[in-house]
Amino acid sequence: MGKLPFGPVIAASLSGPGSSLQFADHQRRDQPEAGSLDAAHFLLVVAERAVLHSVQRAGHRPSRCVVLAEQQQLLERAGADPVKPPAASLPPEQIHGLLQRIAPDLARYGLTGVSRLEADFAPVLEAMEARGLPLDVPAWRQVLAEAEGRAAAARTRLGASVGTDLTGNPNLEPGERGRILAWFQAEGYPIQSTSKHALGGLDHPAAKALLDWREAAKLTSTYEGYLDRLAGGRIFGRFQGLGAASGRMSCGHPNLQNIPARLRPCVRAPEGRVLVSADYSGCELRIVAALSRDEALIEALLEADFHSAVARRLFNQPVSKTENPELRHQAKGINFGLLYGMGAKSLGQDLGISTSEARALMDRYFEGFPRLAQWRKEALEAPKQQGFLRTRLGRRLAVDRQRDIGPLALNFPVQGGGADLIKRAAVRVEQGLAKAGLDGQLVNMIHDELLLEASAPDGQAVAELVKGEMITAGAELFKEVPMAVDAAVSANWAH
DNA sequence: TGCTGGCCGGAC
DNA sequence: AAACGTCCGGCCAGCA
Repeated sequence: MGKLPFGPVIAASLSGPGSSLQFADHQRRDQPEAGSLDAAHFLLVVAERAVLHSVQRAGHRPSRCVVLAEQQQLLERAGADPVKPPAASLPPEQIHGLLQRIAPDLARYGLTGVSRLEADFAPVLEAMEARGLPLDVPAWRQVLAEAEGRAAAARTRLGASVGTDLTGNPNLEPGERGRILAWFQAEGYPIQSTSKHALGGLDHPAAKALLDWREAAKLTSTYEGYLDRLAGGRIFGRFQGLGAASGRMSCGHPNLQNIPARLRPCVRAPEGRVLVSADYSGCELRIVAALSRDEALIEALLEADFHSAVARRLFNQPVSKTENPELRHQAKGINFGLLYGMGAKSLGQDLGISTSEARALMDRYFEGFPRLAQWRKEALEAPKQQGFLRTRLGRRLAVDRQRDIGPLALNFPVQGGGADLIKRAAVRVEQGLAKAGLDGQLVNMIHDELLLEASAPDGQAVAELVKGEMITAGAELFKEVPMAVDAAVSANWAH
């Protein structure tokens, strides 16, 4: 496993003496640069230097500001000489020292908890990034080769359906969205887009061929390139600890967080080692339940099949995966929509029912979970007064009071809370493994899942430790609802 | 040629 | 009253 050229960096670039800034929160890129930032009285906490610069260009001089620059960002910013690290690295203790110096400000803004978390998490993430993900290259190639075959076959079928030119190519190339849309409309199909949803509703061989082609071509076009980035059989992504406005991480070059299910089994531990995958089951729903303290919701979450339990409460009928499954399906639709601040219109489209039916369903749902309904009301009101959103830990996101932020106000505390949770869990796992002396290391994180590589003999113990720490992290942050974790030990990344 | 925005789809 | 969240990346189309 390679070593990165330098460690976690605290970039403290501020004008004036005594300006030391470090760490944490996130400013949305699409936020207005001025207006929401009241310079003198605002502790500016940014993820990227670029944001800070734009703020300064706008004439703001925050008295305190904090930037957590990750090493890859710094490499990119170094521009002409990307090898030379632009700043000295700081060990974790010094991060905490810096945090202590600005502790009064952090406390004043209620940022003590997140700042600690992000500071603890930064070195964990960096170590993970440096390890990379072990790939079974022949298996990966094999999946792509099969996809290539499917793409070619689908293209042939498309040609058979829409006709071919002199060279045998389809008259309608699968990438031409505009022409595809026009072609189907001319055929009398009233579609508005060429999305999977629209095309999937069509009973036409050309539509089927197009969808098959797209699915297969996506695999080959996107994931062939991963093999060019291999080093020692491992693939290295660049993680941004605060990549998303919600506080979630992001990953790119390449993205290791959206590897499709059919390629995940090709992520494989080297000989003599195993992969340990552990994911929270339904963690965002549990967070909603914890935040709202809705007894009925909590009760349903304690049952074996949550969606069925909700459906039984909604419809007063026996429901399981086999009995009245359509009711379970409806309950599941609302349960997820809930997390995104979905409206009746979208829910109806999702479930294939009318908007008014969907509205009635939602009304009934909130009657069954009254404290949940109350929490939503409060969640929608708070940012209008305060101008920002918060997670329970204190992570905050500035919002524009003028704009309608409905769905965001409902989603941020949940998605952001999930980010707090997994980061806390990762820190606990790292500490727990060190203390137990087990051979296990984080190699990937995907929002509610931890992926570790371990020695084969330690695999089972690592899995149990990880599961325990994830549950404990849940108890720390969301004590109202126990978290559930599924953990598995396997040679490859499988679910 | 390179950039950008829109569309589309993978993950959660 | 109404409100579908967060990313990354590939391809196409339009523009300079």
